[in-house]
This record gives sequence, structure tokens and C-alpha cells, in this order.
Amino acid sequence: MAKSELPAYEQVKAFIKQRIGSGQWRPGDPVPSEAALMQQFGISRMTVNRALRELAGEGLVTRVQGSGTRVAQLHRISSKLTIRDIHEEVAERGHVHTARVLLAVREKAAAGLADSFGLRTGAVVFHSVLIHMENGVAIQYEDRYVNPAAAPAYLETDFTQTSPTLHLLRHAPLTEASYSIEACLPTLEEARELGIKRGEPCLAMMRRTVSGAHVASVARLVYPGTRYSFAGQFQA
Amino acid sequence: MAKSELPAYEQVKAFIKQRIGSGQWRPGDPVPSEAALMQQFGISRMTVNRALRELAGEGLVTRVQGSGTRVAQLHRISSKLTIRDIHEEVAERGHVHTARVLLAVREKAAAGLADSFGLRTGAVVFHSVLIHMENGVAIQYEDRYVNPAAAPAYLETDFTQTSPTLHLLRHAPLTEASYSIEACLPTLEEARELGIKRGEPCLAMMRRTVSGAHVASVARLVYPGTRYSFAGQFQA
DNA sequence: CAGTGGTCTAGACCACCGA
DNA sequence: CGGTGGTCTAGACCACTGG
Repeated sequence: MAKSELPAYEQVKAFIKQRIGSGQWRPGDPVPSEAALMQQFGISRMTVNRALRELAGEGLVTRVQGSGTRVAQLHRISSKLTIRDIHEEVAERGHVHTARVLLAVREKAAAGLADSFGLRTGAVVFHSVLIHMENGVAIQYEDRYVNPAAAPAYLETDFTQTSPTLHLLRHAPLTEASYSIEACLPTLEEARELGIKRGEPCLAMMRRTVSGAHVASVARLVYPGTRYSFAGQFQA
Repeated sequence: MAKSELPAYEQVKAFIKQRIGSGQWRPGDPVPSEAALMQQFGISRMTVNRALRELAGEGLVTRVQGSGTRVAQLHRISSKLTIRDIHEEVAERGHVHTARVLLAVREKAAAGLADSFGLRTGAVVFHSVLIHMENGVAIQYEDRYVNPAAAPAYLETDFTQTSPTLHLLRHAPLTEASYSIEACLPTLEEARELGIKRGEPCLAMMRRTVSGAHVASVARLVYPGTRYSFAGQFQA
């Protein structure tokens, strides 16, 4: 009707967000039903439904069929942590990314590693180790194992030109990934190659990626604590 | 028509995900138009639209009005990092959460801190420091400043019963938050209170939350590296 | 049982893009 | 201009919840 600039479903979302954000509606309180919002806004149910469905996806409300929609318990702050190809990340800061390859070989997998890949102990896996640098300063030690079944041409890559992550994204479409981040002290070799003291704390990310039926890659990424941090943001 | 168990829009999503995941459709390739998928699946456009809209929301495809839908460039792995109330988190593991309050006072804000809150230097802020324990083991040192304008009753809380995070979630509805995670060594006091050596690496999270017009809280959370890690997952 | 949300249809008008 | 996606409607049937 009106020449309103905002789509109707966005208006409904804004209305509800305002009520929640201002504290008028508290966690656990009921949100008006789709029928009620239809009437109130004079719009069709599909439109109201879309608004509520998106709010549920954002974690602001909880919907239960047959019961109703309620303001969610906001006991968690959920935000996106984006893990990106390091070359792209450095380039976006307007800096120069370079890499030094310390190792790029095929190896027989030890028992634990073979397990991670779902392979037999002693099966061949690819193993690469490199140092990533931003404007000449080492910022990441990347120790990675790759499943040949997922990326057979892995070792033919010039890792100074194409980062291992990029090669894998291109040749082994990602279907699943998991990671964990912890604090640690660098090993002797990591400290030497990163050019830091052994006592300097580091962030270590363990990452495991799955491509289709294969575990594609298992990597340990070590960042000097003083040169790197993960940041994130959240907006209601 | 068929007694298919999966909703039609989920079937469309699964179809497209399979094509992308298997590498048949590569980044930049066009995805069939809504009209084409309507025909192919024999369903209405709204249903196809929902499937494609959700895939776009998940970052798997890019949609441009007038141009079409394409497979997204998968150069980033984007996953949710969920930050939760520590009491809830410990309780969910079936463990016992306790807290020890080291400080809970009102203070005059130094220049830098006042800036963070958008207050004058010397304005009164609340300051709390506590140790969180899981089954009696210290897992987090929480050093937090709170804006009285956002949570006037903050200091009246018994933090051994209601965690600062929970109090804030209840009284200062969250509209925005940002954080960063880095590795560090604990200060003397942090090491003493956490019961760890000074050389033991820690994860430090700096968190800043906004509630409506106010910056509600600024906190530094220190976790012993050997007792904590952040984990996340991603699924295409 | 009445009320809720989950899904779906068969149309429609519009803004935008590229040829 | 035709094809694309963005939005919206006015119905519909169903599964589930709660009293």
C-alpha cells in the first residue's frame, strides 16, 4: 500500500526486534501468533511466516509447532567466525603475502593419523609444512596432511604461488569442516621457523576438512600470539 | 504428490548441494533459474525461491537480481563460534560450576576505559573480577567493567549464584557484541588466582557488548591454555 | 477440540540486468 | 526487450500442542 521503503517482512522483523531489544518482551515471553501479526500489519500469512522464520534462524525467537513462538533465551552470543585463505586475508589488508616451503613429501601415515583419514596404517599421505609471511614477517606455521584420494595433484602445486588451502578449495570441494583453537607454546622447530622465543605464547588451530566421502586434510596452524588474533562480531 | 518425507524446498536444496559438493558445479557456474527448477521439480516458484534464498543465506550461492544465481566462491570457511554463559556451558557438561569473587566495586574510570564506554574520564563504572571453576578447577579469570547506565543493579548481584554474563543478558538486552581472541601469558595475579605457572600460555578473549544506546560491558576473559579450547564446526 | 506453526500453490507486480 | 530474482497475496492441507 504505502510507498514504504522497507519490505513488509522486514518491517515485521524490525518491530519484533525492537520489542526484544528494548526489553519490553523478555526471554520466554510469547510473540504474537502469525494470525495476530497478519491482522496487525494487514499482510498475508506467508509474509509473516517468513519474518518469524528468519528471526528463528537468527536465534532471536523459538518456534514450536502447535505451541507458538516465544522470545528465545539469549544465553548465548553466537557469531560467525570466518576462516579464510590466508593469502586472501593478507592481500585484503593491502600487504604482501609470501610463503616458504619447508616440506612437501609423501609419507606413510602413522596409526593415529591414518585413523583420522580412515586409511590403513602405513598408507601414503601427503605432508606439507610451510611458513606464511605478511610483509616478510612470519605469521603462520602450517603443518598439513592431505588425503591423496581427495587431492591427488596436491604435491604438484607451487605453494609459494597457490596456498594449500586454495588448492584444496579448488580441487576438493568442501562439505564439512571442524576446528578448535587453543593456546600453546611453540615447539623448538616452530619457534625457530617463526623467529620467536620458545616461551612466547601462540594460538594453535587444529582444522579438519571433509570433502564428499573423504577426510581431505588435517592441519595444525600455529600463530605467534603477538602477531595475530581472531576477531568476530555479532549484531542482533 | 509422492509421500516423500523431505519437504520440497529441502529436496531442491539437497539437489543443489550435491551438485556443488561433488564438484559438478564449480564456483562461478550458473545455477538453474527459479523457472527451470519449478519445471524440473514440478513445484511452485515460492518453494523454489525459498530453497535458493536459504542456500544464499548459507553462503553456498550468490544471487543477483536480473542476472541470476551462481555457485559462490568458496574461498572462506565461515562457521558459527558460539559464546555462551559459562555457567550454562559447564552445567551442560554435567559438571559443577562455582565462582569466587575477588572484586566487586565502583570505580572512577581511567581515560582509556571511559572512552570505551563513551563516558567522561573519572565517571563511575562498576568493576568485578572473579574466578570461574569447573568441578573445583579454575578455568576462567573474568575481569569486567560495566556501564552503570546499562545495568544499575549490577553490584547487587551475588555473582556466586548469577554470573555477570547472565545478569547482563537479563538486564541489558544485547544488541551488539564484538570480541577478539588471542594468546598471551597470564599476569602475576592471573597466574596466582588460576593456579598456573607464569609461563603457561593462555587464551584471552576481549569482549565488548552494546545494549541499545550504551556500551554495556567490557571484559577480559583469560583461560588457561591447557584447560580450555574453542571449537567450531561447519557444514555445507 | 481450537489454535498454532510447517508447508505449498498459482497466480501477481516490480526492479534490475544484459543483450 | 526478455529473463532474472525480490516480494507479496489469498487461499489450502497438514501435524502438532494444549486444554
